[in-house]
Formats: sequence, C-alpha cells, structure tokens
Amino acid sequence: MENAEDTAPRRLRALPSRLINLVATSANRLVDRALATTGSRRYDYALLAALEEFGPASQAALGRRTGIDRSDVVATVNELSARGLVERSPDPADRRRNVITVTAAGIRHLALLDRLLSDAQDTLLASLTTAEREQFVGLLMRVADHLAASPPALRPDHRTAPQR
Amino acid sequence: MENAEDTAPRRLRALPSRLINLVATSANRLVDRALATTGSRRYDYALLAALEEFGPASQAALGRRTGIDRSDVVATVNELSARGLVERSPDPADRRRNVITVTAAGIRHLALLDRLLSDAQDTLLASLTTAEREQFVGLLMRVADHLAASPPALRPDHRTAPQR
DNA sequence: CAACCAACATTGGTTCGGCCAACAATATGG
DNA sequence: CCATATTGTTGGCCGAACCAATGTTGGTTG
Repeated sequence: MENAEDTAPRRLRALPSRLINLVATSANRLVDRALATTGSRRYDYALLAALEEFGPASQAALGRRTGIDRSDVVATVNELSARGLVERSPDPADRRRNVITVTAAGIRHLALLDRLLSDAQDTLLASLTTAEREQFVGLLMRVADHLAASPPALRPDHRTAPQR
Repeated sequence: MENAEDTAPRRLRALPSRLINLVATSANRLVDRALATTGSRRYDYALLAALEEFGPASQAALGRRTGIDRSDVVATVNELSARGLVERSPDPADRRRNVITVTAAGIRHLALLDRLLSDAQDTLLASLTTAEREQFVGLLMRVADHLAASPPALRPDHRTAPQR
C-alpha cells in the first residue's frame, strides 16, 4: 500500500470535470508521444485529415473544420509545407485565399499517423471492453455535441463582463 | 444549414482522444470561468480540498495528493496564503517542511468554490440523464485508474529515448 | 561521526494548446 | 462607390504541466 498520501481528496476523485481532465492529459501525452516519433503534432494530423477528406481548401476553411484558430493554421501549414506534405498556392478565383493541397507524401504520412493514433486509442481505452468503448464514445459525443451547439456561454469568444 | 464547412473530418469526429479533449476544453472553460468570479483557479480548489479533507500537510504531500508539481504547489500556496486562505509555517519536527493549514476563511472559500463547481458540472453534463452521468463517470474512473496504475509508459517523467 | 543519499522548498526555466488583437489586401452587397 | 466581411499573417498572452538545478535538512550506514 506504499504511501497513503497518493489518495486524492474525495471531492476531487469523482468530479467529472477533473476526471475528464485526467483522462485528457493522459490521452494527450499518449498521442503526443506517438506523433512525436514522426515529428508531427496534433494540429498536423487534423489538417491532413481534413484535407484528405474534403479536398483542397483555404486556410480559413481548414480552421473552421478542425476548430483550429486561423493564426495557428498558418503556423501548421508552414510546417507541413516545409516538409512537403502539403502545398500552398494562391487561389486565382479569390486572391485573398491560399489553396492548400495534400501531396502524395502527405497522404502517406497521414496513413502512418493513422496507425500510430489507432494504437494510442487502444492503449488509452485498454481498460474498457469493446461494448464499453462504444458506450463511452457515445456519451462523449453526446456531451461534446451538446456543448458545441446550445450554450453560447462557453464558446471561445464569449465575453462575460468587461465588454469594452 | 448555414456553412457546411463546420463539419469535422470523420477521422476526427469519433476519435476518442479528440472527443475527450473537446469535452475537457469545454469543461475547463466552464470551470475556469466559474472559479474566476472568485479570483481562484483549479489548483487553488485542489489544494483547499486536500487540506480540508486530510488536515495540515507539507507542500510535497499536497502535491502528491493532487498530482500538482511541487513547483506549482509553491506558487499556489503563495497565492492562497497572500489571500489569507491558508497559512504556511515551518514544521518544527522536520525543518525541511512547511506545514500548510487552512484558515477559517479558506474553509468558507472552499464551500463557495464547491457550489460554483457543482453548477459547472451540471452545465457540463446537461445533455445526460442521471443514470448516464453515473455511467459516464464510472467509465471515466475506470480509464483514469487504469492509466494511473499500470502503464509506466505514460507517467509524466517517463523518458523514452535519450536517457542521459 | 563522516559520507551519502533521499526528501523538501524554491527558482527559473520550457513547451504546447488555445486564445485574442491588429493589419493589409481583397471581396462583396447595398 | 462605400461600408462591411473575409482572409492570411504577425505578434502577443495565459494557464497547465512539466523539468532541472540549488540549497537545506534528515536519515542511513559503513
């Protein structure tokens, strides 16, 4: 029973927001370490996945689809294009836009990341049966969808008091 | 149906690690905003809760119980004691230690934070029935416990390659 | 008791994700 | 034509979560 000190307070032990954070922290560590073996990060995967599924898109569109801030999309596209995984070219139809396109190497890299990520998910959920994993994912989706949809009170840009 | 661009790629939509992150992000926003109304943050709550439940303790012990890094405990205790919510005094029995004690004001503050947090949990899980919430928390605990216990591969200090 | 090693508090970093504000260039709708 | 939006970009901020190094003190143990 080693040290009794590693028991968290009861208040914390079952607090949903805390449990979610614990799991999220582990999940991120797991995922980050897996992706890091290829020199990629989570944003890279998100953009590559979006590009492969929906085809070439502007940076703004990518941001909308992945929930990544425009400014962060810039940095990620910089990095991806430096590695030859995507290409950035001006949109002739709208000269404000850049059209981002996945390269063949990008597709291959995405496949690799997919494998790594899939393993990470298994490690993460190792303690659940297949049925439980489905349950878990289902509940997560319910919560996530609801949060994304209804309450404007917790959207990123929501200002509560000093409106300025 | 406004803009079709806000649909995330299928790969991402059901990826457990991503769902968990989405929910965690919302949860944190919710909790942070609630606590911010009192000028407190998550670490404050964790330390106060640990102190109230287990009584006076050294900073190292607090860190172990809450999972907060020693260096971050220092900063949090600084802030809490500046607000008069805890007291830091040298341990006469072991002069390496500081004994941290909650003050009466600290207990009162904790009660306030408890209320705020409880509301935040309700908002977070608003889309689930009571039974589902229990299921959800149960699954989260299973996953969290398992991650905390078995795999040394994802503990904070785990070095993978350059052992040095 | 002298040497060592372990534990503690503290300082001072680092990294990453997730934001926001401001800007210039371009589109677009009235 | 003018006002307003959208886009890419730069530059910043903050909190969480770490890690390393330092000085002190405690506890062994040879």
